[in-house]
Amino acid sequence: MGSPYGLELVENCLICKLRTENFFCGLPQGSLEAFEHIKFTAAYPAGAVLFVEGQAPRGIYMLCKGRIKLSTTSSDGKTLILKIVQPGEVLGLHATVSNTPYEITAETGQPCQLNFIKRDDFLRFLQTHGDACLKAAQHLSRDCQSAYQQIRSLGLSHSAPERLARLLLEWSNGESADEAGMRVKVALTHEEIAQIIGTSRETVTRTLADFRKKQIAVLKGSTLMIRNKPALERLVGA
Amino acid sequence: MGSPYGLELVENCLICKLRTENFFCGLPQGSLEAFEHIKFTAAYPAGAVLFVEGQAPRGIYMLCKGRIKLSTTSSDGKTLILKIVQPGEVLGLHATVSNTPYEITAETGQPCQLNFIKRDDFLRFLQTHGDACLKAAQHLSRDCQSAYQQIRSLGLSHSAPERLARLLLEWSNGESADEAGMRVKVALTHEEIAQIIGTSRETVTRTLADFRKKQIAVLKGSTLMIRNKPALERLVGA
DNA sequence: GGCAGAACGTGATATAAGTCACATAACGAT
DNA sequence: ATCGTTATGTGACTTATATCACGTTCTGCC
Repeated sequence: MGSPYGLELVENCLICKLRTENFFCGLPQGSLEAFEHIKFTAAYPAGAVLFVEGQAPRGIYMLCKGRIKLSTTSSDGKTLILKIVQPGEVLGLHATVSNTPYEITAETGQPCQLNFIKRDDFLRFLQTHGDACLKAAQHLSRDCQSAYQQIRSLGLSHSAPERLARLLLEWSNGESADEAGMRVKVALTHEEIAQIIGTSRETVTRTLADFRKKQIAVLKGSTLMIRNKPALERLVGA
Repeated sequence: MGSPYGLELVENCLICKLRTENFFCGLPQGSLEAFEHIKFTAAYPAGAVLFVEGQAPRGIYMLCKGRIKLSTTSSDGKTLILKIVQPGEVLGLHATVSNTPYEITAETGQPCQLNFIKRDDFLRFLQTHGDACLKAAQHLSRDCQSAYQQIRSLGLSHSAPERLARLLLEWSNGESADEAGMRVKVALTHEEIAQIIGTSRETVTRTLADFRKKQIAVLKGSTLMIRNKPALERLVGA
């Protein structure tokens, strides 16, 4: 077997090194074996579209490696990014569980390894494995939470700088700081940031320039340096 | 036993007439009996607060009768309404399942009958009753969906009239029309509508006045008359 | 190394809608 | 009926930010 798109595929979940407790596939032995039997492993290149909003759900995808962008688009072409999916997370869970069309679009941002499970197989799996079902519920509740967070950001904030500050803080969450500030890797363009906080690309550029001038935060290439976290916190009104 | 707050309490889920298939408690006999054993039934007056954002989850509430307003408030006092909960729905499910603080506030809008289940009891119940766990997952996925819908409304629409039109259409969804248009009952003030679509009270008043003038829709008291649905659909860009 | 295509930076302008400030209307209790 | 309270209606003003338009810089690719 080759290594498609520069990825070394891990075919067997039972011996997979990528897994951690937080992964959806972080299941006890018995359930994991059942999972292993119904899943299909595949690799995708950057820019691949896994599913599009409006499609009937075929099943769920579990992200082993890579990043995936979840978005939704209005009839006039404006796009809003809902979330950047990290390894260990599941895509298409709500659509599959409730058998309603995917309401979001999933697109790989870089080469990814994924496990796919067909809807029928997955539902049977949940029915027969209580621990997996509970895990699915936890997963869904995390999705809800991040959705609520975004609703708060979009609905309750008064300005674009406030929303941007909130996003930067969210990113910096859990990162360590040195004397110069905290460093976070972000591989997003201003355009994409704008689509996350629901504003225009120009506003993001201008606001970032403002943050830089005020020594609050600097986004250079794909590294974000947060120099003055308290200032950001004041901006979000915390 | 009396009838607190003008409600006739139904104590026994097994013979409850309020239940339907879609209710969370619409469970097969075996699971329903287990549910019956761990639940506490209670009545609340209008305006009661069941839980507040930030509190540690005590457990879940199932709404039997009445309406409950879910909202979140920013540090400067601005409020956003996430949803009006209908009978049969469960509150506090994400917080309970993932053991994170409630991120929203729940307040009764009228006298309500609720079932409460303690967190421990509920988790045990889910673990031992696969069908209930799946139902919980479906419930959570519905919550996600409505959250995504609200994100779309807040993030992708260009104007307040557009968001209001979207909300009116959502309300009118599934109602029947006569020659004068469709009639929908809504028990919300302009202020509350503003808090749903994330705008100011004045803007709602002005926009509704505009809709009235253009013969698109009229909100009089608690009855909404939709006179020109296609016009609303044009406004949301459908 | 040079070129195309993205991504970023920045000014000028228009406008939707927030905010303040009141007037009027509806409603509920005594 | 009368009052207090809450809801609705409307004008005037201000401002954040979307939008357009363009120049500049970066980045991958032949």
